[in-house]
Amino acid sequence: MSKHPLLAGLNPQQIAAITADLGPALVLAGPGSGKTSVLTRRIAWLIQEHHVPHHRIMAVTFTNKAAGEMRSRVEKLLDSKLRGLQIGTFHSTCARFLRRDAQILGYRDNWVIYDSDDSQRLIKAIVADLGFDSKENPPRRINNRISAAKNEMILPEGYQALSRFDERVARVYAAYQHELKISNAMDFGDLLLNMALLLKKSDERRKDYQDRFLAVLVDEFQDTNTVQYQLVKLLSAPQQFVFVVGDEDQAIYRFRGADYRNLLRFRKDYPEPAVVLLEQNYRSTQTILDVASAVINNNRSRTPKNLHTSRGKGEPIALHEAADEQYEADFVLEQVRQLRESTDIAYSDIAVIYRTNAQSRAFEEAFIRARLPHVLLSGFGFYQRREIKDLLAYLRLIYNPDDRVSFERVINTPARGIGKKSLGAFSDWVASEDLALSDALDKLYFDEATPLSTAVKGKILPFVNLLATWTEMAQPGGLGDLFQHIVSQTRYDLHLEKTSQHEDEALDRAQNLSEFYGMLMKADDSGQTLHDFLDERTLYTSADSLEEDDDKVRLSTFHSIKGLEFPAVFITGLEQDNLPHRNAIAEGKEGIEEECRLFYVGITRAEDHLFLSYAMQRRPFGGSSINGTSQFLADLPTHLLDGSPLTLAYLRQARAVAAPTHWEPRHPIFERKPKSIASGNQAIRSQFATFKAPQKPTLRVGSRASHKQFGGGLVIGIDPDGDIVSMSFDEHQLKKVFAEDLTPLDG
DNA sequence: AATGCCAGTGTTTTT
DNA sequence: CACTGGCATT
Repeated sequence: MSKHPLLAGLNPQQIAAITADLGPALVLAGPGSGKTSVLTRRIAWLIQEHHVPHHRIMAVTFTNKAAGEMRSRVEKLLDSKLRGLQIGTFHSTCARFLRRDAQILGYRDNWVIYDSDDSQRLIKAIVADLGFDSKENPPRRINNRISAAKNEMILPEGYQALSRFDERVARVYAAYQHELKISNAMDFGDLLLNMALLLKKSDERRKDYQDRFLAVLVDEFQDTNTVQYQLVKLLSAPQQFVFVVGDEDQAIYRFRGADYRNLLRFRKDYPEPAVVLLEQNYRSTQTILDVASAVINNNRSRTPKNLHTSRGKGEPIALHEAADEQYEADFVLEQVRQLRESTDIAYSDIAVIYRTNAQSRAFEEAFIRARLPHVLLSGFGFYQRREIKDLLAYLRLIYNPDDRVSFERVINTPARGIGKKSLGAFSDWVASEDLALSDALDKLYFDEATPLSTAVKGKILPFVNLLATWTEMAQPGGLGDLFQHIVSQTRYDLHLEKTSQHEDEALDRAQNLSEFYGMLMKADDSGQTLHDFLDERTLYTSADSLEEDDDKVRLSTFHSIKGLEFPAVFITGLEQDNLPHRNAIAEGKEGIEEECRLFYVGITRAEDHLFLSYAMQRRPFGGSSINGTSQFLADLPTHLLDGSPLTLAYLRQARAVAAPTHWEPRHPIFERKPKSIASGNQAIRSQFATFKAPQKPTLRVGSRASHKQFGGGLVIGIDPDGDIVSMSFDEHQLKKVFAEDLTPLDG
């Protein structure tokens, strides 16, 4: 059967995965093990061999870019266009489904998506409306709580408040959802949550989706959170032809509620899944792999793996100590030059990876000075700029006149003499009658009786009239024109000049606007409507649209580099408190283990050349800080490193001195028997048959229990199986945890 | 209502 | 250092 063209050149494990029977399948794929090939060929296999129509397949990837790539690879394999094949991120997929079905949940068709900035603004306004002090109740923190709750599928009604702060969060959460609904808007969390609610609420719709999608495939399964896991479960029932790929060692989205133990839950929730382990690495040299293994082996919460490569030893890993971040940038610059001279590596073959977005600055400045082409894969994008957000708010308000956040953003930008007082009077009236914004504006427009003073009316009415004319002229293909009208009728150009500090700044911002205009024209050319444009800009990041052949060095965080590979990789900022980040250290072992995985993800991006660097001194704001080297450096085998003798001697010593890490061993996902991997699906399946179900303690809702890591808390919910328990912790957020990690407390 | 100045504060990571 | 928010002035 290995003669089948779809299986050509693949190893037995990969073939086992691709040809697994229809039914649940779990692929544990180490880095560089060809999992993208497996996923694309699995889709092609389903279509060709199992005759699953392509429009009845749904695949979920981590970025929109990966989705696009996957689609084109499958199309190439089958040599046909597959328009109905549903591939996208969880968010874009849900957005797409909800575009059709959101009315069932009470939204009007022109609902919009709020990004995190929009959510934060709304929360801030609500905190003020409720009379809470914004210092004691930072909107950002509340926002985090609310999105954590949404990830755990906890609705405002179910939000258990045990502390005073939580009580306020609960009230803000309820008001926030109300405002979102009235504004006809969903935030990122709502996209997932609403989709799950829809599937639970409407038997008819659930059946529709379940009937349509015979097969569901999920990439990066270790980074799914509760609501995503539930979505997969709901969509893949009842036939359960669900194929998931993941690697617990690459789980890096804990902060978003992701739990790599979903890999474990999968094994319990789906009957007898096929299990395949991909350990053969096709990407990196043995040296790079050895370093990666040395790093990740320090994590206890994992299944040991035996990554191996048929590639040669390769060159040693370069380790560089820089005096500060500028010298570090210079080091990277110099090495890039040398690589370009001595190898045929292109700029786009090189990645520079760092922990925090702020670190990109030193590199950007150095690259600009040296005129080296480079591009940022992550960071504060174009759309975050004030002038762009302003214009977007105008467009969004035209599309959805109920959008409170956009309205409040532009009602007095440029200044129209509508300050706190006037807006306050208006908002109070709207709130007191619980009006939708568009209804309130209509009442003004048609001069109906309102309790507003003539002064306030007189100020707002001209804006309402403008809005009405724009709404009338908004039509397909007219986005560019619309933009021009808005700018000229609001005199936004004058506003830019007035609010800029220097001429340079005004010029810069004007340039941004014309760039934005260009994008709208482009949208017009490709036939996009206002809603296409708005959806796309919220759900797509700049990295998604980056062309493969754009010959520029990639600058990126560890998170955004995931899934990619490069002949040459620089991992920078290897200082304690940076990697691991200080906040992660404060979270304890789980936090540090996740940082370790970040490092691992970074290392395993490299094919041939790997450079590690740290800076003795870094200047976060005005001051300066002296940092120690990252604790992870002590895990590196020094004989694989190439660095100054002094540095290496220091590391050797650090390694000898380092206290053995007695981290609590958690249950590995599968107990491995110490024999070598047999080939073929059946053999592997039996190999993992030793999996033991952990013991469940007896818990009941309302009782108290103590968690290994999070401490004491109140049991607020238990899954039907009794495996998963919702806990409201005294010292932590609401979380869902595994029952076996809890000890019941009496009283 | 708009502007301007000062103090304080903060930075993980992303859809 | 930058950016925000609060406060005083115009």
